[in-house]
Amino acid sequence: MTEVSIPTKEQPSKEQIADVRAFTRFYTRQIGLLEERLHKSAFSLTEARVLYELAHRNGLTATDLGRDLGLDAGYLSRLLKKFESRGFVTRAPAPTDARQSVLSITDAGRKAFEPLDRASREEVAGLLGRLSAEHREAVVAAMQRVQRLLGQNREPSTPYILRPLQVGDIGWIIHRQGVLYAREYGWNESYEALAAEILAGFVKSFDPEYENAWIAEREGEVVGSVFLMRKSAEVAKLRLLYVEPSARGLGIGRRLVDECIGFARAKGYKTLTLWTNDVLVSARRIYQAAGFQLTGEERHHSFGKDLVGQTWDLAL
Amino acid sequence: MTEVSIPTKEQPSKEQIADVRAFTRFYTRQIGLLEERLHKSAFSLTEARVLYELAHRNGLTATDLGRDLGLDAGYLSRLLKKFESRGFVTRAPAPTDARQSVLSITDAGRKAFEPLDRASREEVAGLLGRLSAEHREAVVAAMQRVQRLLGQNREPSTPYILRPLQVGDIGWIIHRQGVLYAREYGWNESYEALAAEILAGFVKSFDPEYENAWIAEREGEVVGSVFLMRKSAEVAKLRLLYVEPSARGLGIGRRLVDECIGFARAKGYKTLTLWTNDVLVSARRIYQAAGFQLTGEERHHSFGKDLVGQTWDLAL
DNA sequence: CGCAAACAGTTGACTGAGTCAAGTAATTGC
DNA sequence: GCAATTACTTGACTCAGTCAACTGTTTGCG
Repeated sequence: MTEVSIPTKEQPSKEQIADVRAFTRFYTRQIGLLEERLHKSAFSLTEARVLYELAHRNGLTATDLGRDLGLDAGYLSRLLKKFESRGFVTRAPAPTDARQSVLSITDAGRKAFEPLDRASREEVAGLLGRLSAEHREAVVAAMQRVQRLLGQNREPSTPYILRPLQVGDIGWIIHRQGVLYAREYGWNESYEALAAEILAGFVKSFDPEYENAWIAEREGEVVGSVFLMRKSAEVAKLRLLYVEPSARGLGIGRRLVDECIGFARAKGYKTLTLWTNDVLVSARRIYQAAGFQLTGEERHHSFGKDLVGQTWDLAL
Repeated sequence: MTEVSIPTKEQPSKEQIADVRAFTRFYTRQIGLLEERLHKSAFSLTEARVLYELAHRNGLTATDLGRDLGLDAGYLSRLLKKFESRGFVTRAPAPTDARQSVLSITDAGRKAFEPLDRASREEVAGLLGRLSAEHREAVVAAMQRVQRLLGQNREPSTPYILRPLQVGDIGWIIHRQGVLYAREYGWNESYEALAAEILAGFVKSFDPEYENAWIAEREGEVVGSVFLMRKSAEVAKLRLLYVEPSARGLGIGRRLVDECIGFARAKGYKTLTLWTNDVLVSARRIYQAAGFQLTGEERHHSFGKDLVGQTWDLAL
């Protein structure tokens, strides 16, 4: 939550680089500690890594292994030969390419790997066991975050899911909108307060028959949301549409608006209305594309800025 | 934000262990990639680590280095001898223990290390440079989180600081309280809505002359908060006291209440009042210790539970 | 098609990072 | 005051990992 003094758009800051290096040093040591016990076993660290991959993935070739683990081809070749001679691994000619063989681990290989695998699990369990349940959860979540952000598998298999509101969501959305609009448009804390007021009212008077909320979640994180509220029997209001900057470009905003429109139609509303500000350009594009018409504009001073408020309506 | 299906209080779950191991494998590879270029330099990885430590810390002995980097004493001894013969390092007899020497890096050592250091920085800059500014910030924050939680330096130098309200705080506090009380006491989303309503009102009608908020922050994270609101010229109300489970036991709750009391006295209030529920045991202890008296109790059904509300007053 | 370039994997020849055990001198603990 | 421990050194070794040269196969392109 610390705000960087000089927001660097393009280049990583010195502090960020230093922090990452500090983490790398730290984790290098951590890995060293975790492996200390293991390298007394029958397998070297690299052998263990290779066995692990073979045990957990199918249809691997030597090239795959070398690429994914960063190993020298020659070294790997010998290593596999040793495994084959001990009966831990078998090679089958690859159907498509006669140069390659498909590797698979044998039962004997799994059996030989098991103690090592268990030792590794115990080692990690010991590390985590020292922490409270709270901290343990937090560590795992943070690791996943690092891995996901740094990982090359940039596109998750499911780009996002929509789900109903849960406890914790409205606070999170208030927080993120507050921070985001402060950063992007310089709005002050009164916007955050407005979001809090709207959402408090939404939950308090929530009518599941005529109202709804959609939360976009991506890999366990909230990345967008929208709320549909009943204004009258004929008019529904779309409120607080937002998409995380990191999740933009996936069509989440459009999808959220479409869900609102579909729900409003199904519930028999005649009009879907919304209020926004002209500075929110990307949101406006979504509204326009969805068929909303601008029906009113007015200048106002809110959130510490001079703004132009806009009302958009969609006939359902 | 994913809720664990079966909350394990004592032992790390299989999933957590698997996740940590996955991360370790991932980062092992990552470190390998970062070092690929470096090991073409004049120094081995271990030599670089030793030089790094020497360049950034003072008064190190060989034992310190061996312990912190996990190196064999014999290997380290030879390594230092080599550095000494090249004029990168000097040894001075340790004042307290004639067996030890205090190591220090020379200017020549720094100079020899510099290209390596720069290459490492560039490598990391390259890694981070592929990310958007958003993602970059998130990665660094998550790494720091892992390091802090896993690091042995359990106690930060400043256990916590108090600061005024910032944009983003109220949403964050609503979120955390919602999640926390749902988890600990099974309260439903209406508590979160109540918190949102209270805080929206606080910000909207905030009178800095007679009202205040204190946020407890620890290593850049919000770990507690309290709000003081004006009820009348003579009565102030303390609201929404909370401390993160991970930061309990540091006296943060007590400190927040004390700040409220001091502020209320300074502003000439005659009474400080608050409303709580009897299930919030640790909060009650703080109020009692601070001299609050229980002045009323009533049963109510709120937040999906049968509760006993309590009013506590303190004469100022 | 045909041929050069690239690729998958193998093998030989190294090297140097890291280990292990035994030893010295100083310090600590009882 | 003496045994146990600690800080460091040294000798002897090994094995993980590198590099380059080679075989057979596939790909790309005129």
